[in-house]
Amino acid sequence: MIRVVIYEDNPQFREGLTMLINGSDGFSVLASYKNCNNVAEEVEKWSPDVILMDINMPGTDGLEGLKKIREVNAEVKVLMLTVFDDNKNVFEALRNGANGYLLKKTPPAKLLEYIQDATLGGAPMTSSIATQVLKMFQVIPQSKNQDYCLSERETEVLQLLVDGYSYKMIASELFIAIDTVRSHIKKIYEKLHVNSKSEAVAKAFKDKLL
Amino acid sequence: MIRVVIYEDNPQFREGLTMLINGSDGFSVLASYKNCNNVAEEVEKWSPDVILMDINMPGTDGLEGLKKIREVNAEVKVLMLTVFDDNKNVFEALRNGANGYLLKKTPPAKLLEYIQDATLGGAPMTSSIATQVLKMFQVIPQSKNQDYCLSERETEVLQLLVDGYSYKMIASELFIAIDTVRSHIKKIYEKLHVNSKSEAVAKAFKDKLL
DNA sequence: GACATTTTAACATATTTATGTGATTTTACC
DNA sequence: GGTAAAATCACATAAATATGTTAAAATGTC
Repeated sequence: MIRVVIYEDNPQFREGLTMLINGSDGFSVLASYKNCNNVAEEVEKWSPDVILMDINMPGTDGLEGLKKIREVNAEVKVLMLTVFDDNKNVFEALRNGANGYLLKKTPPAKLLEYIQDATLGGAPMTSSIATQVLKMFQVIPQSKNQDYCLSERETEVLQLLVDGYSYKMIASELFIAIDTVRSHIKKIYEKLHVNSKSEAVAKAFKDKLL
Repeated sequence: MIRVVIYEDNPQFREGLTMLINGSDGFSVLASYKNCNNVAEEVEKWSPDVILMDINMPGTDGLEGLKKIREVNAEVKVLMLTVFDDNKNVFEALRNGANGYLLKKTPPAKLLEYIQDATLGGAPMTSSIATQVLKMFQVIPQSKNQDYCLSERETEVLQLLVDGYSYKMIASELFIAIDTVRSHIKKIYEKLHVNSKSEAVAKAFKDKLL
């Protein structure tokens, strides 16, 4: 028996969900609430298998609710419900430990399937949500790993610069003379087209050189 | 009619897939290949709606194949097929523009559904794949936006430091005396607990202060 | 062995940065 | 009107950095 708690402000949708789930073999709704104001205690009280969580609710919204749940319970599966596949919220929810992300227009049969998926360790999401997720992947790490052809030693020195070392400290760290450090750094500046330590550090971060 | 091309080295699975798809209303297999060695030409020749792409193949593997496809065609939907939900490959494939990621053990009915999903702009993935994806999200960007309470002016100065400005340049940029710049920077260092320009710049990046 | 690249190092010097101490003015808030 | 925080500026000095020139080993490649 999969035990479910629902958070959803719209009374009709809340009732509809409850009837759907209670009317299905192997599913049971323990409770349903119209906001997340007391979500921590409620989750502790019922310790459900799955929580269906609307994103847009008055008072404490779904994202806040999710965070509160994760503070007290890392196990319960939380499926976010939303009307639109809104990029920003999807990202925030997934980062905060949501187990899945569904559109409200998901057909009832699918919805039950998704809930079961979640209890089995899956991360159900509608394919339009998945599209959002994929787009984020393609945007984030465009590692235009421009190659400046830093030598091994130069990379090492740059790393130490980034870590806040002075020339003197680098020299003693690498067991070389400070003038050698200067040499390396001069070369690094040439290769990176910069002319100060902080610019080199900034470039190292921007271009993900390390 | 959804027109499909298949890349899969295992003859049995390739035949099985072909029969399944050809035997279903609204689907048709244009061609199937056992490797990606000539994927670019083949895709141009057939211009299918969907490509089913095995990950593990001798010769050019699925990831390489995907890259080659995306060099010549951004439109065709590519669904990756894999035996295991192997973290690393999932990430690489999604970054390189795969439209979905399916396990080979996906039931036939689901598979057809997923193919259709893809043509409609969705990004189908099995829930166990989605789990992998979600885990990646939770690891990557834990922006512990620590607040150092930098004033507006201080933030401005820090931004210029990050952009590689010297004290003199900052002074002239902000129309203030260089000694004032020093004052601000001293305060910034206190607040960030650093004592050099490059450390401040590094911290600005690490803590995403700007 | 000849060649290129990398790593090492020294010397000199101008500029920039870090740090200290102190002070005045502006701004916002109770 | 008093107070606190922020922003402004000055003077001084030690330390660190940037830049130039030059060159000897070490390393790897053809």
